[in-house]
Amino acid sequence: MTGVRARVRAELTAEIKAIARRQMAEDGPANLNLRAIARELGMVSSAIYRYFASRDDLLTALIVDAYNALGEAGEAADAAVDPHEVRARFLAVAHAAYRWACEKPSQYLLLFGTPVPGYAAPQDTIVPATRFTLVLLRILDEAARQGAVPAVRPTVPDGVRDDFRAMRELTGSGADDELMLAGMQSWTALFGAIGFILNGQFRNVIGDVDAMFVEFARLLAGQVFHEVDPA
Amino acid sequence: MTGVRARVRAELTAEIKAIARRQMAEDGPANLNLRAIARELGMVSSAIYRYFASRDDLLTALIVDAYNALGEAGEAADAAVDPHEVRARFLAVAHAAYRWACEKPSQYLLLFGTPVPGYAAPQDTIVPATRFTLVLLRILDEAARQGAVPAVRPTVPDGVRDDFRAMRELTGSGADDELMLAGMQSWTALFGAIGFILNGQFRNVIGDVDAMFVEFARLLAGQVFHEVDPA
DNA sequence: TGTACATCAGTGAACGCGCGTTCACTGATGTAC
DNA sequence: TGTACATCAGTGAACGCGCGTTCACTGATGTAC
Repeated sequence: MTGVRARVRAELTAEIKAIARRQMAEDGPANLNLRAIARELGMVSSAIYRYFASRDDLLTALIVDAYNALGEAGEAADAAVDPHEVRARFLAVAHAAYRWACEKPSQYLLLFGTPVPGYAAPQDTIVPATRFTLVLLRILDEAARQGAVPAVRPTVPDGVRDDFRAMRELTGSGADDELMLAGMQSWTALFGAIGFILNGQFRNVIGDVDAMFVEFARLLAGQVFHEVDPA
Repeated sequence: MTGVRARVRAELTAEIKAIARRQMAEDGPANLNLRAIARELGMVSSAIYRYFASRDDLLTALIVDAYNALGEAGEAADAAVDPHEVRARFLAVAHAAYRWACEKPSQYLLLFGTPVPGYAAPQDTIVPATRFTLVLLRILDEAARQGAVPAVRPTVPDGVRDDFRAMRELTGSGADDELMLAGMQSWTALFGAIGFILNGQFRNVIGDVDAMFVEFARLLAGQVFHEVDPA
């Protein structure tokens, strides 16, 4: 039975992360607190170091988990829609992000909020970080195949053209520069809106922020995929 | 000379805020630190309490100042453009916000980043907070007068219609619901983009973020003020 | 113009609190022969 | 199958640090007569 200790270890590791998530939900991501976690586990604070080498290590694990959860939510939402319906796919993915963010605001802010002071994200976070974005890129790809044109045609600056070329090579995307820029803009607007809603920026201004987000997403979909001819 | 003590007091109050801003620029807005400020002033930490009743009071003063500075930057940029040229006005204001944010990232994040944990903004911040937004609303107003129509026509949810009506009454704006919603979306997208750029969300993805922002702003202007007939 | 009093800025010590991390240790669980 | 040894989880005490805030105080600056 080589697995007993290993299984207990895995369970405790998961429990530490779960408690950390719960505490972040109460005090904000910046207030991740090893001693408080240990207290809640009924352990002495130094015991945490058997599971994570440092506070930053735990933070990294939480960030990676969050990126993966968001990415998975996006992938699942995308997979549930007819692959040719690019607008529907965009909306499904946008709402999946919004729903996930509303359910787990602290985890969303851990990824897209003000960076935790003193924390520098290591390499391990890069791949999971792109997971959600890749879903959007695949939708852009299909849209390009259908000859989609943004409602307002952007002029893509030269420097950005190079960046887009690199992204295309990395991801195998076939979207042209204009669609890429419009898509990137929509991505930013989407996450900007989610962040503002979570941070209460619309408090005392807009009552039904959910309804507003729905309309924001529709606007964005219309702007990116203005002319589309599904096969 | 009743004013000597008062003037010294005003100067020291300003100096405290200046040091606080400088330290926030280094350690992030959440790490505002009364003792460090006192140390830098060569005072004992309790002396700060002659000028601000608490850490939260100092934070509030900084937030109010920042909102006013951003608002002023927006107003100045708007005033420098022909009032009938709504697109040019929008672009001028957008770039003013971007420039201000790049020059004072910590102050921008103080306003639009993740809220400082444990801090609740008091009433005093409400009026300054709307100052920049009012500039955008006045542009929308002029655009409405010129019969502007968004590139993608939004459907405005009922609940949001009520909120817009209240905003119109408060601000005397004459923009219709569709324009309001498109404007609000552009506002969110603008600030979302700025926040993401400041937080380094595009690091290793886009090299020339300045150029990208310029194009984002143009896209947004085109989306909100699609059909405009200047008088 | 001079004096008595009130106001106020700044001091220094203390309170109570909590954090991340290290280290030598004990005792239980696993492994190899 | 049993025993000797190695691995590992968790302990408890300590280090070094820093924070916001309170309070009784001193001494200088302003005010009123």
